[in-house]
Amino acid sequence: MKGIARLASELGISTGTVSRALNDKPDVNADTRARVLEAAQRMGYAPNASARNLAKGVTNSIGFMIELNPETASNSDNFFMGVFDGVQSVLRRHGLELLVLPCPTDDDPYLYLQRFVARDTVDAMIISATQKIDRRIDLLQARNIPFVALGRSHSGQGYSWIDLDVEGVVNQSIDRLVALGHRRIAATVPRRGINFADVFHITYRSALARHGLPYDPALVIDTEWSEFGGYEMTDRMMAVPEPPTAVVLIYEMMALGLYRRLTELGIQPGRDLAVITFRDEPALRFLHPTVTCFSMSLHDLGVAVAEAVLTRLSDHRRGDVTPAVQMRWPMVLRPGDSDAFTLQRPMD
Amino acid sequence: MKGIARLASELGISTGTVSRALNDKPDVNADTRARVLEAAQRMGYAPNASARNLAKGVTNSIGFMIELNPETASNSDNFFMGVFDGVQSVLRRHGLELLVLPCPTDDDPYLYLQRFVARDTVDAMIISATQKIDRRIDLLQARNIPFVALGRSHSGQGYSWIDLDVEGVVNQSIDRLVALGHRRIAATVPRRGINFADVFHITYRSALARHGLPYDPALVIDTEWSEFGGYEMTDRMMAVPEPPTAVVLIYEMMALGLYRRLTELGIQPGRDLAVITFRDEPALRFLHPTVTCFSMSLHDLGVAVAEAVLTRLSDHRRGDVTPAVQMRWPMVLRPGDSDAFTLQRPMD
DNA sequence: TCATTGTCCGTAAGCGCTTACGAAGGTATA
DNA sequence: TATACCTTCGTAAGCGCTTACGGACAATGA
Repeated sequence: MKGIARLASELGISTGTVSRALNDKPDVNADTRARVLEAAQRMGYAPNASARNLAKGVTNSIGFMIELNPETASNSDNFFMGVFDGVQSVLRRHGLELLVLPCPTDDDPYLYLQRFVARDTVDAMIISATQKIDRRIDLLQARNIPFVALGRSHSGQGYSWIDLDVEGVVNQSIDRLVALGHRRIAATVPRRGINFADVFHITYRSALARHGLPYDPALVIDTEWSEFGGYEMTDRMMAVPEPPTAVVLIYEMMALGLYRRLTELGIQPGRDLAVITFRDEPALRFLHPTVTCFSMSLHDLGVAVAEAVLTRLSDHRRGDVTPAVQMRWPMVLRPGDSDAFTLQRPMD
Repeated sequence: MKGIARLASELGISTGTVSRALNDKPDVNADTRARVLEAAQRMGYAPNASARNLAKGVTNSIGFMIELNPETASNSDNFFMGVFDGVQSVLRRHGLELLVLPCPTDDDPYLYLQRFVARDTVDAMIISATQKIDRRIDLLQARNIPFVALGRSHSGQGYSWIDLDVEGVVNQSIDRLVALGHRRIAATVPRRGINFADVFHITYRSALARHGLPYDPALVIDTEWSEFGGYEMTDRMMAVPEPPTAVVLIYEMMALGLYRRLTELGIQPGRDLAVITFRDEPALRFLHPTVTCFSMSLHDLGVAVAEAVLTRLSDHRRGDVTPAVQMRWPMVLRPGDSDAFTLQRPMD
């Protein structure tokens, strides 16, 4: 005999009563409940998850799908660790478990996700690294699974998403650089289906237009989403007939490689080329000169995502619908020295 | 009607047959099987995970517990992303799912783990960030759950573990530095219960002794496991009466902060102070001078861990026991320039 | 033709838990 | 004392799936 039945026989009561005691149901004597709890504690009992899920029709867990493939993942890795912590802090208060589902590099994200939702492994999902066309969103909507996307997509509509405020960051970056006198501003825009990169590009273009600056495709650099990408792109970028005096990096760690190559070329970042990166990262605070970037609280972002998914979940259970959460997560400018020196240098 | 029953009635056969067809059991007509598979595909059917788990007594998933708390986590985050990928690549071939369980910063790892194992959420576990005294190991052994630890511990015995070859790395580092003429070699050893740091310290001490060098507690620097830690420690380290000419960093990203502060102090890394870090990291390849460190294949490490846990699991199911896997994962020296300049500088 | 062997499939009993439903007993009300 | 109501608990029917077990039928051998 095992599980709840063992507890029941130990105490000489029925399994139903044990279950009710364990689940804080009202119709159980306070004394009995205490005895059950004590015995459960003593015997190291915990309800079998599968049995409970099957009986209740819920799993009490929500999945968070991430990409292992650096080609499609659009964030450096400890980005998620921070977010997980925020997510957990709210899920825990609701007795929900967080299951992180890492999609392997050589697996199709759509099929990977399908395995979990079709089998009812989770009650709701959080997906990340959204593509411009992302069938996962169609899948989740078709199956009527509550979810929230960490990122936007052209697929589906009316779903909840929270995305970094790409527009805000790019606009602020360009405004700032233009105010410093820059007119030749490069930007890194890796092609790929990542929606994030698309918005980045569009905003870059419109920001230039807003300032009456021409859009020069030669200043739009396509490179790998890594430190090496930053290194590799440098020569190409500086070889443009009329080279840029500033660059906005979509992926922060590119700054490492960029700095390195600039130094090798005798170009000093900050003085000869202004550098702004999209996101903050501890490493960038220790480069010389420190990098101007944008930061945010990963924990708070996680909290917001968790709250959004909880809303979707309870809506789903109650059967009614509140409007989807659709927000751009604000990021605040964190000035470094990588674009400060240029202030003192008259631009022509 | 839902699930398998819906399929069965659609096809006019019994649920038992459907189940057998879906599970590749031998006693089902090839034609029937094909019809079932077709219908399942067409109707988007996938077996309910809870029901299946309950009936079979297995979950077909293994958990990988990681620490979100940077105080106890002994690796940078993208370390795990690489490992996950390796783990998945072997688990998938066995039809097993990987569930990553991130222990929140403010949660007790022991209790967190207990929730999952007591409820039979997973068939086996991989734990990481092992402490010198780690009750999780006692828990898993007491409950007879197959597991492998990514790291060693003083708790328990006879269990499977794979740990980075700390001894090898430290010994090679010291040997190399001594060969370059260094006699004052500092090391970072954050206190805390992390077993990793302990082994690091012990090996450092014995390596010095092997070379007949005195152990000077003033050269054992206690600092935070971060870029900032590297920055913050620098002044203290260089203020020692007879300052070190080399330092071995237990956490690679400390190099960023260290470089920065050294530069501010007018000390040139590589020429005035040799630097070696424990592990590899893309960022370090782009510092100037590039950092000498040790590297390995994270993917292969993941594969090894997965194979070890599979062995434990099948042993557990067959009821017999093969010897535990207990290995130190080899890391290979990746020479940079951070300790090369010193070669050309006569040491006294 | 009868017995034997195989193939294929339906039946039903679980897996461990939850949860209506109703029964038993106690308490309050009149 | 009879009635109504409340508290507490046992009973049993599921949740969706797996899997012994055995039955029906066809194929085979004598």
